[in-house]
Amino acid sequence: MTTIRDIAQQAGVSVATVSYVLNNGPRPVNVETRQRVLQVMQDLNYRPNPIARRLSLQCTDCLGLALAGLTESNFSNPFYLEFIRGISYAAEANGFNLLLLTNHKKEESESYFINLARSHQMDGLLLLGSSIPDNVMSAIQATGFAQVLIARHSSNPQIYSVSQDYRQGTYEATQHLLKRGYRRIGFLGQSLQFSYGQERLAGYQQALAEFQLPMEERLISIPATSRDDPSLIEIKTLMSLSDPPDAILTDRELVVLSLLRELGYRVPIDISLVGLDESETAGFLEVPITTLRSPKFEMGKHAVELLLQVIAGQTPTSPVYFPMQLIVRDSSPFHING
Amino acid sequence: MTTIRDIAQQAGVSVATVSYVLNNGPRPVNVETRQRVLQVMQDLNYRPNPIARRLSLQCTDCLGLALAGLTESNFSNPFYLEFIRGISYAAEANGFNLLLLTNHKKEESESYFINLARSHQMDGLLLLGSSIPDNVMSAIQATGFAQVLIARHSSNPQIYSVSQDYRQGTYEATQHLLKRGYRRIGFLGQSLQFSYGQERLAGYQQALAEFQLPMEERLISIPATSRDDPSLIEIKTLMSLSDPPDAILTDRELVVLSLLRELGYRVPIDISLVGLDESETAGFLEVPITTLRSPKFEMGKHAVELLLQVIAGQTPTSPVYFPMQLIVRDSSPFHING
DNA sequence: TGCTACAATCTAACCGGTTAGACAAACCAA
DNA sequence: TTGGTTTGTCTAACCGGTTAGATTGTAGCA
Repeated sequence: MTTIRDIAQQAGVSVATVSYVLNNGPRPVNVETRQRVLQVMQDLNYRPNPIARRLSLQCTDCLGLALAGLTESNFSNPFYLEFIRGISYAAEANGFNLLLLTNHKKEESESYFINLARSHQMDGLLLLGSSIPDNVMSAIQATGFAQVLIARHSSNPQIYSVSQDYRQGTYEATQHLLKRGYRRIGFLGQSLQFSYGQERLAGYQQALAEFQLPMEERLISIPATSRDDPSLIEIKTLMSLSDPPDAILTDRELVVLSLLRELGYRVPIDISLVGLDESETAGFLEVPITTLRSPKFEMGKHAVELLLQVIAGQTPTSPVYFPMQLIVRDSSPFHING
Repeated sequence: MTTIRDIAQQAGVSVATVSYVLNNGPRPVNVETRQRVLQVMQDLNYRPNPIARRLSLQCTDCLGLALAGLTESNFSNPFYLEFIRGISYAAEANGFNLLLLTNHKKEESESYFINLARSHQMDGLLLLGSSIPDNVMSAIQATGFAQVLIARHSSNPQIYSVSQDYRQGTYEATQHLLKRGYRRIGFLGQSLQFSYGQERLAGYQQALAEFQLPMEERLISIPATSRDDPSLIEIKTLMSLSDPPDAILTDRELVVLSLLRELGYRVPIDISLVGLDESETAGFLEVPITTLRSPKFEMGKHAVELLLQVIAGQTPTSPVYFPMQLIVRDSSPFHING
């Protein structure tokens, strides 16, 4: 391996000079000397060793991207891919490497992230995926390690986070249905354990309130803990009410669509459907689904920029909300009686 | 930061002894001494610095995961996510970190990977995504750097690769249609530039040959270069033949399905459809699509294990083919006249 | 001419680990 | 008792960069 000392010897200078050439500073180097050193570097096909550099500078040029609660179902969710694309884009643009952190062994998850933060391997941590417990994040925060939570907010307001505006989005989705004449809107939500569950419910409620409608518990189906997919029973219960919903809001549009079909309900003839998180295929379906879209690429980018600010010792504003956009398609036409 | 020297001082031993305790060797340490050292480590909340370790050992414990040709369309393809999951699983299991390498600036792609290989940042490279030119891989190979190509094979047989058996899969998909009575099977393929394009066509041809059927050029639509999505015109051309296909094979099942619908063809009433690469939603559709499935998680795992063998200086067998499985669903019923 | 200021460069320590070689003490066999 | 082996530990060099402080040479100015 060619080292800085080889270069120094070949060029007849000291290692310090070579280093100054490499970094364009912090001391000036004579133009001729610089040329000679550069020439030798090229001749010997020299590549500086980033590991040595990191040890010396005590910085890693690395950001950790943690995908927590990595199960088959939620990792394969293409939901995350656009975030990752934005994150990797911004990391690259800022000269940072991205360390993909996964934790397939669930048992260790408590200490896993705290150990990571202490492991001197990266300058900051991006937390993507919702299942990281708030107390773990608070523990990391307490060590002074830079971290940014993506796609949801923490109950601890000190924790930096970038998320889509679930409340505003769900509000607009609900409003859209109300404006189109729907009055019994079923809500298949996530547990209230995490922020997005609460925010969505709040948006739903806000829109109903504007139309002077009460929240009907029977129309709301929310699991106690984090859910996998809505079940057939859940839908069946909802649809067999004496006055069943005329439209459904759900963040699992594809699953709910297929369950409704299984039960013999046609969308949008028998019931309308609005998604709360656009899946890649929502527009390709036989009945393209009206759904919310969030700027995931931009959010990933922004999260990296936020993290870099935190690493630099600044205190940027947080939490950050990105507005969601309602894409109106065929699954939510004007209500027949509307 | 607590270092090994702090520990040594506190415990009243030398740094060497501390290091031996850390690594359980290579020299024996007295039981009492070990206890004392461990106690001090715990008291001072010591974490060894992996960067220093790497510099000293000249190894990185890092694998690079390169997602090449990173465009919006192909990165968001959930196709890759299961691979990544398998890769990260195996990397974690073997104690390796995963560096996510992306190259958003296309201009640099030529030299980008070669520079990576020389950058001393990782012990090996996993190449996921098809657009890495063969000559770039050969150049990396020439430097002796360990690399494994995933999801396709290279024209250079020396390059290690793990891929699904596109030929066998397409053969079985075609055979399935033939057995069900279809005789005019349209083939919407990829360019022959990369191995999977050729392998799929070979499988298609093999199945036709077994049924004594010729390859009809008019039924085959293959772009000259790597394609985005099949176009409306392509489908229109195919369907307006004097004797149009009664079934279509395609690796872009969702797009083709929606294009067919747009043109007024009902699947499977007017035409049958078989996918060559399962998309996540193939089973959720109104008419669930018969499609090929590949064990992506397993393939990702295997690719890591292969790479680790290469890094260890072994010469494992390659290329590796994983069989594809045909999932028969509703889009390819028995042919009416079959 | 003498003094200061600055540019250019070098020497050597440092980052935090690993480990070969030296050394002392304990143990064992002859 | 002697010589050889084993065990446990220490010293110091090393990995490949960065950089503070010392040193030298030269230009600028009174």
